[in-house]
Amino acid sequence: MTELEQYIKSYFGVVAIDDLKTIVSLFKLTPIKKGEFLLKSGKRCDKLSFVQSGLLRMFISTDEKEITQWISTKGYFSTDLSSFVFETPSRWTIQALVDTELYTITKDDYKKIGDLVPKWSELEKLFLIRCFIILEDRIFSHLSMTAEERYNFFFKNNRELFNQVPLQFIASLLGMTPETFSRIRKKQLS
Amino acid sequence: MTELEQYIKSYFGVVAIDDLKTIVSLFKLTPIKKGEFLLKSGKRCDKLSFVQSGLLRMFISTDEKEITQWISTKGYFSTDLSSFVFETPSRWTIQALVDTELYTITKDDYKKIGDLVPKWSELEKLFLIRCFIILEDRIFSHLSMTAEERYNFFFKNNRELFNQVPLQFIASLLGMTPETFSRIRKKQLS
DNA sequence: ATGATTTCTTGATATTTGTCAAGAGCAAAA
DNA sequence: TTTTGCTCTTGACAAATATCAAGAAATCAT
Repeated sequence: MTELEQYIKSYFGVVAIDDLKTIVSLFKLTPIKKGEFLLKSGKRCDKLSFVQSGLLRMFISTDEKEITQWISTKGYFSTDLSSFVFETPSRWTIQALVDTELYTITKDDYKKIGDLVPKWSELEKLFLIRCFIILEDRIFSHLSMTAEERYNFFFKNNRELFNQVPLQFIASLLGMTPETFSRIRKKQLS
Repeated sequence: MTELEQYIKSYFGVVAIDDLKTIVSLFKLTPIKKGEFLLKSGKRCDKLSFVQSGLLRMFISTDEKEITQWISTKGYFSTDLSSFVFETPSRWTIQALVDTELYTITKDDYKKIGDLVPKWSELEKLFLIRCFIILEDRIFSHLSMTAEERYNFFFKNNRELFNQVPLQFIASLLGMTPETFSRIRKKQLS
């Protein structure tokens, strides 16, 4: 059983085998190499990907700086939601940080799921709410915490990422420079 | 036609009159006075409200500080989504900043809409995506902007709030102290 | 209208974080 | 293996923001 199947099962509880097979059959296993781009900003994002294994980084890059907005790990979806849904140019760039395996669905196939699986909208809604809550927490962390507090919280809950993701990207994700990040780390290790 | 009807119409485009009436009939007009609490943290949030007129502030208050997480203006919904959906204790407190009129629906009635209006899940999804994008933007603003830049952007896009909302709440919403907020304002006016 | 309370502004100072620069360490390419 | 390029750390200094305090202004309660 794949991560995708487990993910869907975890939301539906006991899920009809047929429905599960139907949903999963519309996702295609897609390997991408470290450094490869899943999406470039300005392009239409016409697919939704689920990380079976590996890491994806979602970021914006301008002349002066690069901002890491999100890092998708195993078990997370990755897309530019606004572009995917409203068919606008994508704002984000998505790149693999390591060799990565995705389950990817096109927008056309995505639209079919609702017709094939009656409970699909329920899964969709729960998925969006889950994302919403994560984002809400992140905003709250910026409103209420110092950089060091955010580091501590993130380290406590994502320890394994520190060996897998370049530290500068974690720093950016938490809203600080790599220098500040290093200083905080040094403080914590002493 | 109420704000709620206009809101729903703006998502469905041309909407079946019957469907619109059905949805709207499940929302009850609810006035609340300035200072009144719509929701207290720790309680179950069992309703979803739409702001017909007025202002609601969503915040967390602890011994040391109070963090304003969101301010719902006319045309926005207000709820603790996690509590509403998963029936957990609410994290946020929601209070009226001025006399406010809401269209409020209970969770039980909310569940009925999907059975009565076939396209409801589509509206629901678009609503969630709209919120998602707003949240994404807010996170990005914290990762990539200074407090002053956030102030400028917010002022440009929400000018009318500056006469309606206590400035300390806007400061908190943007992630800065009232002192910093005042200093930035002074700078902008000269 | 008056008094009490709260909000907002401002100054002084402290703290946090960013910028710039350079060196050490690590990873990738040849 | 060596060379090149990139990442991370560290120091010095600058800038942004928070904290503390007090006064002015605005709002609320009577």
